[in-house]
Amino acid sequence: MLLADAPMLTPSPFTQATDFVRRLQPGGAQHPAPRCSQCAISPLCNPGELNAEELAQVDSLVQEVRTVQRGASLYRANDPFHNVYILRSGSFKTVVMHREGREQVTGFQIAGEMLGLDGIVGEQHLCGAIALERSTVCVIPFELLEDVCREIKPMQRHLHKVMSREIVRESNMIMLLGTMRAEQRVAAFLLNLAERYGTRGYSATEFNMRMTRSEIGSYLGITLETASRMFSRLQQERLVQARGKQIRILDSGALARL
Amino acid sequence: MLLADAPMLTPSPFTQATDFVRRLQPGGAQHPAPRCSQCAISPLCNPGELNAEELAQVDSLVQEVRTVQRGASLYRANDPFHNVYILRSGSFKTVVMHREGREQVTGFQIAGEMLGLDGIVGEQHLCGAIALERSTVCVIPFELLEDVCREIKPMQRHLHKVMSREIVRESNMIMLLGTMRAEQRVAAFLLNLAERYGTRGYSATEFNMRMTRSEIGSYLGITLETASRMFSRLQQERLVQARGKQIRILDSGALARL
DNA sequence: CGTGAGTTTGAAGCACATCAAGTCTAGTGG
DNA sequence: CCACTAGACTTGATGTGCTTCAAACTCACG
Repeated sequence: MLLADAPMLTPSPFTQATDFVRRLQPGGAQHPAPRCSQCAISPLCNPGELNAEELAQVDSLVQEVRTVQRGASLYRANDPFHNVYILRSGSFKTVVMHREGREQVTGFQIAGEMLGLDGIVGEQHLCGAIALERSTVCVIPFELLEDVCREIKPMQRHLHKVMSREIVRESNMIMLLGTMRAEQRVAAFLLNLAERYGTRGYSATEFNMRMTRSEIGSYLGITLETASRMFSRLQQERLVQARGKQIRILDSGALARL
Repeated sequence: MLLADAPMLTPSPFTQATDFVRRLQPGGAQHPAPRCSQCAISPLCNPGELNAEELAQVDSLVQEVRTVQRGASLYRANDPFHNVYILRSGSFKTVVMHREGREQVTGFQIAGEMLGLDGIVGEQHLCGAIALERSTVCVIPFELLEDVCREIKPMQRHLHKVMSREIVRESNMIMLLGTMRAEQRVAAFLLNLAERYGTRGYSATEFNMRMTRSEIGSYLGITLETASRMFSRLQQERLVQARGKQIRILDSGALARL
């Protein structure tokens, strides 16, 4: 009931993200590639120091914008690797299959983030990417991206930063799983989401998570029940307001200090 | 006592690795850069499909071969990022500092593996790299490496594979920390070490670990006591012989099936 | 307004952490 | 070369945070 009398002041990032693709046909899987220069999330996926000619080259990278329905796979484990993807709108989870069919969530991705980098080494994907809501992605053939990176130095550096960022993100995750207790994990998870929303121009204090408790638990290495209990406890401690998937962060300082 | 009557048949990989650098001056920090084409671990760090001219370019990348004494840092967290390093001989751990000075091990590296990729995004290192024994590394200025990767396509692809491999390694680690019990973690750790030694031409069944139980525990997200107990348990189950840091794998199939 | 997936909450059990000896080992100096 | 010592390792006893199992509740959606 806490959030009922305290309605969301800012629209959820994901609502906005959905608006973003409204012009795209509902069921259509493919669309003509739009210009990066006209794309709202371009600052997130371009180096940002390119001249007109270079920009045109970058535009040519995006062969296709694909819509992925909620629950559908962008790619599956063991699929051959050809493309990387940049998330234009919506959100994904990446999962690996455990023995006995149980799935482990290895990451959540939101607008501006890149998917598919795990496929480069073995020339096939090692995890699957599943849309948490109707989402759109730019499809970028990796060979083409490499060609452009050999031509345009800032683009090369940019790709390396994206890959390095992924390495850093994962080592933070290793840190979290190796050293934190359940309550700290959930707090860190919320702060991380908040920060990523913040850099995308959404509210960093109020948002609507698209993932279930079970997916959060899997990601954080705890059970869904423990995840749920930690949300309740953080709420009791007045650090967040949580009503299902609606989250409001009340004291990010205290969350970080846990 | 088990290993007393069953002496190591193959020399430990680390012993060999030490022999490898015997020609280098003991205390000397720097040496003239040797040719990659004459380096024993070249197949591990080169694409392997280069002509003579390209090989010369690759040779020019290695500005220096540095010796790092046991316990010394190759780089520390927050150091500015300029170089990546390829481990010629010896072994390292990468660590991040927890709050209150406790350190968390995020990885172990052996010959042929690359260090320092975490520094690209923020232009400074986020973890520290500490030698577990006297080790030698090739120092490669990252800007130079990027230049060469814009010139030589196979080299570019190779770098991307190295980075992707690091991403995959870390997601496997996330999987391990998120889903496995202590005994499985230790088993997976041993199998992983064994496989890496195997691809380097060392015995994949007998080796000498350079890391302490405390470092292993930190890496695997368990205490040193639990790590020790799991080594004992695996020994009781006749899956390994473990006497301190000497390890012999008796039943890798059963270890994988845990 | 019923249905089922998602969520919350409680009770009991267990795997691992913590605390505490005691033993072993490698490196050091006599 | 061997005794000495500090760090590394093993093992036991006890405590606890999380999992597991179970049941009830919520809410979106037909």
